[in-house]
Amino acid sequence: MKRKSLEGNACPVARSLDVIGDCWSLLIVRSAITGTRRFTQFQTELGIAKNILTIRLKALVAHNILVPAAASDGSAYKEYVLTRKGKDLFPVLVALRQWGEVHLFEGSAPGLRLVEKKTGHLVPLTRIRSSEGRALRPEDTQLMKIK
Amino acid sequence: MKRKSLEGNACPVARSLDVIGDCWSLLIVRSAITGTRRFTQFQTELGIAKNILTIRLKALVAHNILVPAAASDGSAYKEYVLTRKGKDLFPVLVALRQWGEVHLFEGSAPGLRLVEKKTGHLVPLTRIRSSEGRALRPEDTQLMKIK
DNA sequence: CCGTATCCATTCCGATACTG
DNA sequence: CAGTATCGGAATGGATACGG
Repeated sequence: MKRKSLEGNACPVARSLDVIGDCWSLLIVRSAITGTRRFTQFQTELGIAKNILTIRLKALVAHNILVPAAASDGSAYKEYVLTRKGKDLFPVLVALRQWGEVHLFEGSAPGLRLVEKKTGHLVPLTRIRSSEGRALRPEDTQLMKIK
Repeated sequence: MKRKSLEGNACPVARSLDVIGDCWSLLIVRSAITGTRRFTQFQTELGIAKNILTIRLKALVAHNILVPAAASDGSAYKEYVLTRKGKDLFPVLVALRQWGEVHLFEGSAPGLRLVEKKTGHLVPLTRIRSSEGRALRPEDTQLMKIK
């Protein structure tokens, strides 16, 4: 039977996962955020098969996360650049990165760290914080019905 | 051919996606964060098939994101409670929720909003901010090699 | 260099029926 | 209530060959 679409789901989390909930989409966005723009660049960086990459890129373009553009160096090929919607996925990637660094590296440290350009902080990672500056935790929030 | 495992990948984002990069895992964690603990509760809330739920719960337990515990009400059944590792996925869910609310609801507003318990802020959503209090954006950061 | 087209294996997911 | 067992369909992903 057909896989259930979460597109019309009331939960924003479900809808998001419906769009970028597969293995490759977020990794492609991550590469794009760090400057990758060309097909082969994505392909070699991620080690993804070309046909899969084609499909994923098309889906991301269809969802308006990437936009095809003329090559900046004058060559005849396309480039893929992030839209605002695509850039807005950045916090998701930061959150995933943090979680992975804290919980998925037993002993072996990751080779890259994300630092704030402005401050250049040497802290392991820019931390996601609530408006008070404390780390955001489940206990800080509650789910309220609005009307 | 076998799906490529990202388990040993150097990128924390890739490793995270390898663990919780499927459709259901994060939705189960989201339910768990809002208080769901029982098998059938998960099943009816999410509309997931029981066999799939079984598989996903087992995987989450294997990854130490959930832990089986004796039922709190004295009944003979198990409950699934979040570990610290599981709770730490909260920022990921908040980020996904925010992105979904901003970009995936054309006209139709979501029925729930997340507010800070302490302040009870009526703002649309607790926003993810960098340490300066501004919304975190790609331009605020850079990737640095450490050694 | 940038894809597209096939082919194939694996995995995922849903429905249903069944057990204690 | 909490699963397990089985089935089939669909989607995913990889390898490779091919064309602009």
